[in-house]
Amino acid sequence: MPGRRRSYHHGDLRRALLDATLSLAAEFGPAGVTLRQAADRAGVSQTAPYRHFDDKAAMLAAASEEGFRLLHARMTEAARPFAAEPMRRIGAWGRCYVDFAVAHTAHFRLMFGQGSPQKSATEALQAAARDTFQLLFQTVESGARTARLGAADTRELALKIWSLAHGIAVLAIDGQTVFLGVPRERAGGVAEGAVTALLAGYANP
Amino acid sequence: MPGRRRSYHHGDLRRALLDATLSLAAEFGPAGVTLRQAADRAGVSQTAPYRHFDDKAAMLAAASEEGFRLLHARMTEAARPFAAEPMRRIGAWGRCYVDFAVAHTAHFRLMFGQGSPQKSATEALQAAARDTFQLLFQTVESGARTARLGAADTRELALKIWSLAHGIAVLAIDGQTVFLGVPRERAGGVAEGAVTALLAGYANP
DNA sequence: ACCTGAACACCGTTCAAGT
DNA sequence: ACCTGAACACCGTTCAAGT
Repeated sequence: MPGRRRSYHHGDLRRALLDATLSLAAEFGPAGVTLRQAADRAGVSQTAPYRHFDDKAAMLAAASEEGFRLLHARMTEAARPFAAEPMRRIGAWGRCYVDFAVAHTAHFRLMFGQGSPQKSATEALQAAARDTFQLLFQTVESGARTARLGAADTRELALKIWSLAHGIAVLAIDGQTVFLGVPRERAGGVAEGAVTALLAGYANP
Repeated sequence: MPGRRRSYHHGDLRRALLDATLSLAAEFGPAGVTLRQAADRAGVSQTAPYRHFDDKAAMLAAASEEGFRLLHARMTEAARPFAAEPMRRIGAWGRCYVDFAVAHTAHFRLMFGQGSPQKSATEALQAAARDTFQLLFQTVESGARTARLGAADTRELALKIWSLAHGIAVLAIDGQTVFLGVPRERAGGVAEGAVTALLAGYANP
């Protein structure tokens, strides 16, 4: 009776390893993710992961990539209702970005917390990150055009908006906004307000 | 002839260990800092650091604390010329923050890159971080008062400004602003412009 | 006081071997 | 194809010992 017996093969070890990576990152931070412990949680030996990932860095990169694809999907959803209102669309995107960081902290940390020399960035990871940012860039560009914003350089404006949302996200998940009276759950709303204000600062009166 | 001979004691091992921590962080990122390698670079045995720090986390915390004190000093300097111009003072502070991150990347990474459970945060480290943020808060508060900004909550405005500068700093030192046409050296100027625009967005016309 | 050396449990990675 | 087990060099930390 095939399909019932405990197979010699795992089934979807790759998925199980990614799940273990995420849960370890959520518990101990990205630095606490261990190849051996991930394998242990997936119920295989220490060396089994090497069948699915070149090395530890590649496993972390795969989890990051997944995060970027998830964020990309969220951003697409969040922008849909505001196709005709560029300002609100960008504001909604800011809220979406921070909400994602708060809701998927492990993913978010893996995406951005790898330290400086992102030498081990997979091609696939780089592509996923690029896609995500390009979505923002397009949103800002079309928004700026429609709203006739006075910003000289659209790319620079996109960077500023990204930075604002990213900064709030980072500070929120580190709990550093709390003693300023802003709990995690409200961080997304703060981001929306801040992005809107920033855009207003560039809107010619 | 005391003072000339190679002493049994190191002299200032603590300082040497912090320097080694910084140089290792600059080379390999915060995750690449190793107690054993720091000791080796300081020319002592693997266990000598335990005379000066409780554990590895304490050594990293000491380096972080030093970073916060350095940033605090820079911010104080940067604000001085603009005592009478609150807007420009806050803008100068944003530039100063990002310039610090670019110039002292190792310090900056150690200050903010420790992952989520900052369980090992020393009292001294927490105090240094608090002091630094309070300087920002005071600057924003007095600036907002003088300029009669329309922001309802000054603390929230301070958070937004911090986030904006922090976001640009993080993205700049990760090299993620470059393909947007903003090299590291120009990131400080972009931050100043962005902070100014954000404030303008809150200024009632 | 300050530093050393051996020891322990852990880690990433490799390699020959098993099914 | 996919997984195991032993092995190697590295890590943080402890502890008895040296000056």
